[in-house]
Amino acid sequence: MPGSIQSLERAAAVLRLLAGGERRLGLSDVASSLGLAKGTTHGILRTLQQEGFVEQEPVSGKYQLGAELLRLGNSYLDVHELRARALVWTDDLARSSGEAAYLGVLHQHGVLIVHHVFRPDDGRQVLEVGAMQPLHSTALGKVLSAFDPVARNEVAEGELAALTSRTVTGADDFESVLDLTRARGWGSDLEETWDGVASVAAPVYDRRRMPVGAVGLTGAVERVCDADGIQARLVAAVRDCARAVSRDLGAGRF
Amino acid sequence: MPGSIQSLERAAAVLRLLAGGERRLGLSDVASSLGLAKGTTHGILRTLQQEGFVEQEPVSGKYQLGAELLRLGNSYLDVHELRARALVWTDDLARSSGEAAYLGVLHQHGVLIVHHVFRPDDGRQVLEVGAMQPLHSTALGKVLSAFDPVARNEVAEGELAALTSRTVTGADDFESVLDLTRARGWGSDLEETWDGVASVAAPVYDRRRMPVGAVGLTGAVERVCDADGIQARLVAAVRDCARAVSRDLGAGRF
DNA sequence: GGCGGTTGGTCGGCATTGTCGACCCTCATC
DNA sequence: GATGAGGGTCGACAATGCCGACCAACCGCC
Repeated sequence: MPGSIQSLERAAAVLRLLAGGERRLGLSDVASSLGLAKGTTHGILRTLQQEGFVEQEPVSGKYQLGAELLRLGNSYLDVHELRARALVWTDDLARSSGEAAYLGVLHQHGVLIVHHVFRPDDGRQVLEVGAMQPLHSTALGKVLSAFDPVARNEVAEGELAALTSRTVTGADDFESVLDLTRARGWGSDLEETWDGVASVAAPVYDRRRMPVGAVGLTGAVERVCDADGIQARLVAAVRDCARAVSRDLGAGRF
Repeated sequence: MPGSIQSLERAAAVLRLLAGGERRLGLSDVASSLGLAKGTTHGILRTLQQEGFVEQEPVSGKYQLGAELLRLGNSYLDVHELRARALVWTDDLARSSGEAAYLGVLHQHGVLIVHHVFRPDDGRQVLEVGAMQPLHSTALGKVLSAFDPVARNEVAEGELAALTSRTVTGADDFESVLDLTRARGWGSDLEETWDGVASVAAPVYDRRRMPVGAVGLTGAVERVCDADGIQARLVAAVRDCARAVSRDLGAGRF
């Protein structure tokens, strides 16, 4: 792969830095964090600001991400075929199951949520579209890791952080989890990511039968589980939904 | 303003082009649209792809926006102070009014929706966070135009497109609308943007008493209006909400 | 109130870096 | 199998963006 454009790589690093460091950052912070000269950093920030990717607090001079990113992120969703096809099916899934439904795709070292249907009861819920979830502990992540070789590599290279006391952190144990996931065709997460929260997910395939994402639902363990783990009716609903979306994408019948 | 970084400007233009042209674009399309050499364009696209801002369909070679934009756009929301403060108040607004609540800020030549609370009845609704609305025909836009000089300039430079038969398109007429908005402290939109839809909005101020955004609600004209226009109780609810958010931002009492 | 130590921001010389356009390769189409 | 259109590569050239020294404003501290 021939050389990439240096200034673009640096600009992307700036954006990622601003996205990571929760609060606003000053010019010098950015420059030193990236090991760049102040003048260089300023040029990048100035251009990014002009384009709307970065905003500057007038009073303090600190920088933060800009509104244009939100607009472009939204445009990304508009074009996203998988999401478009899944809209109606995930809606049904949430309605019939009574839980929140999610659609996720592999992105970098995690699962990027591209669609989220609120749990039907109207409690206060925050939209998680655009958020990332870990590959190794969530149902969506396990499904992607089990069926998508790229995700498999990603999770193998990273470390299996213990998020709760039930998170699977051993490499061999995790391998068995993936085998189980592949064998039964769906993945689960029993309080392995958040205490008291369980999730189920199943893979979505495109017209070439390649895994392109996962749909699932997440809810309080008291509602989602019974004595044997995830309730069978929820597993069936999730798998039906995944099949429906896959068929919609042209994967044909199973 | 000293020179900006050329390659960054071009990359931003590429992203905007991909965001605008609904469907995926090929390398040659992008190059010719921007008047760049193919080699140059390819370098930009390659780098953007490497950074996750652009994805390439493996089969056709066409390019589209990438997932990283969604993630960064979400991070933008996390940092957004106005939105954070407004979360709880807009929630109350939607609950008490029974309509969908919106929070918008000025971005380029329009209103960028940074928060959206669904109408409490659980019909199928699409989230509009990240979407843009026109300045001259929506309640949010009119409020921004009336109270924010920058927005005022933006709308004066653009043209007042007729979106419905009731859209105000004359420059003088629109000036009167802004005067009215300023005089009564809130803005409205009676089927000027979408047929059958009305909206109300009021300005939000920061600690220096500068207008930084607008909150409002939108709904079917049959529910939102009575014989005299927007129902007084909804106007009051919106203005209360705007005041509450402003106070939360440190604007002090009115 | 002077004074170091911040901070964001600017400028000009240098060579690195990105640009250009010709060229290649693959895949449909005819 | 010729043809054309599309994505992708390459290498020479010079325009471009990079660096580091330099300002100007601000803050807190003697």
